[in-house]
Amino acid sequence: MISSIAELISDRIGMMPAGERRAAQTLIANYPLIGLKTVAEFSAAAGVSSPTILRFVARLGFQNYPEFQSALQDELAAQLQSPASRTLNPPSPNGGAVSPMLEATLDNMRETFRHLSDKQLADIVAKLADRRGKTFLIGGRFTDPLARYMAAHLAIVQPNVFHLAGQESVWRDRLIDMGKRDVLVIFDIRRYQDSLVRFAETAHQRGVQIVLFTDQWLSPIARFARHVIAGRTAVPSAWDSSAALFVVAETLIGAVTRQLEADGAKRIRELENLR
Amino acid sequence: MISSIAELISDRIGMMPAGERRAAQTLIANYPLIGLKTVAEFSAAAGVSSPTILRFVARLGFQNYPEFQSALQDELAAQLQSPASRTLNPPSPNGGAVSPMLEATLDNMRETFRHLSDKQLADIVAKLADRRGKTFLIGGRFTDPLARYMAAHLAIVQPNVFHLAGQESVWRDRLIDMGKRDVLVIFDIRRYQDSLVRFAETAHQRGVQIVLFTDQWLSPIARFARHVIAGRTAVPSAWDSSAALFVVAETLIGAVTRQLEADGAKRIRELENLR
DNA sequence: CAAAATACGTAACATACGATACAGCACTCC
DNA sequence: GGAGTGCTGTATCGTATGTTACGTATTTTG
Repeated sequence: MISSIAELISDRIGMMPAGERRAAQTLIANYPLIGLKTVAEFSAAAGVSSPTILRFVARLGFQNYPEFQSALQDELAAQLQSPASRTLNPPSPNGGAVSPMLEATLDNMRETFRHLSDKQLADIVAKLADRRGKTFLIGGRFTDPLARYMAAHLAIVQPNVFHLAGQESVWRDRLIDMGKRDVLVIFDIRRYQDSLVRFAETAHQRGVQIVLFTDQWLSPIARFARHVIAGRTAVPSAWDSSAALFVVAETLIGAVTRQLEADGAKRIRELENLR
Repeated sequence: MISSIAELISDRIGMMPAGERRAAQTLIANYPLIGLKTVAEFSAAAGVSSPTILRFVARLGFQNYPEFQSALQDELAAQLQSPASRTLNPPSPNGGAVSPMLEATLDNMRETFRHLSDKQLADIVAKLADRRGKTFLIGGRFTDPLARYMAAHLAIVQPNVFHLAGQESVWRDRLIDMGKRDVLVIFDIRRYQDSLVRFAETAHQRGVQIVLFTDQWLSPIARFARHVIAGRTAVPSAWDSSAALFVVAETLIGAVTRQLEADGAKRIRELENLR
């Protein structure tokens, strides 16, 4: 049963030629507003010609463009009249396999943040934004990309941010640069990696403050960590989900950036000039 | 402060003559859809003549009717993009600074998945799980970690998965290994990177099927992409959020794994033995 | 109550919009 | 490798749409 035009499109997008598919994609991406504009604007946004747009709507089964627009408007009207249906019960075109995964992920995030106090986050932000020391980031097998992601952003708003990559022996040697004023951000979810635990322990002994991103069962590194962020990771999949930790990381990135706004802005401007 | 057109109307409806007032009332009653239709339809619905409608929009301060319609559309676009503002205050326990960020992120995910059909995901999964070809992954400055994350997982359940890292010249040379049966997964959100666009174009010319993760404004790479995933990225922060794309990536990882379960399980067992 | 001013609709106009015909091009299949 | 098919963009056309001018009706004011 096809009720919305969006469904209709995704149903037939497979059988469309390249140009019309691009039209379909831009419409889905800016649904449905692009479709309410003129053919010329639509075609420009999609990067195709006007006739391609018209052929596209014809393929969807509409006699002409105005008829297509009317259908979009009717759909919008229905949506606007029952705002509840959009938030609760997403009339998800996806009754299928993705929905439980998404729902679980959203729950994980809410739960993760529920156990996270503002104070805790503020403390971590203050520490990360304190530029008297260096910041090191490292992750495990699957979580190292999160460390990279965070490092890529932090390195822009402040100096002395280092992502520890490559072979174990390489980053182990970097311990020599770490001291009391420095921060080490570690991502470690199960199955926890011995190498990371040993690394954390040594860093801890050197007085480095450790911020740990882990799952709800807590990596053994939590023993040595000054701050522990425990994210929910359970989803209906063969793998654990790092999405909640990812969002926490983004939140911290945003907060640190805001904290350093004054100096950060200047720094960002300098960086722009360097290009 | 008057922000919406509806407010503007109720502000000035008092000083309007009878006919224009009827126009105003019908617009408010069917807000804003009547305003998106033609002058003739609007006038018929209000029971007045076309010129009255035009005088009405002129009194609101618009130069002409299309300008008025554009304003309505912009307003609608803003509403549709942040459904949060329409749900009444979620009872967030954390009243603090993190909450808006989290709420925006959750909305982004819901919106992103709302525009994603099962069929589209299934097509991508089928392509990624098709082991007759190779899978390459690459990302932009901030999104490359997502490519890494996805590669790390996919590489476990199937052979011939490669993350393209390092200098541009290095991965550009890998093009020689790519052909019609291969898939290239690209992450590119604004500001879009020229090097990636060029890379995608060349790959496309070689017949490589491209799966693009981008933001709602669509990277120029969408031109060449077989599948486009447009994630919402807007959050109250100095940075864009890649969290929605991250969740889509995890969803795909899970689905591909399930698809390959039979062979994958055997493969995972072998990997375990190798340690 | 009369005269002026304002509001409204009818009808003619110009523009911009959607529609169509056609030619060039790429790809496929024999 | 060549004929054929199908897709796409350019250019042109007809028309629906917004706009304006003007005459009539209605209200307002002295």
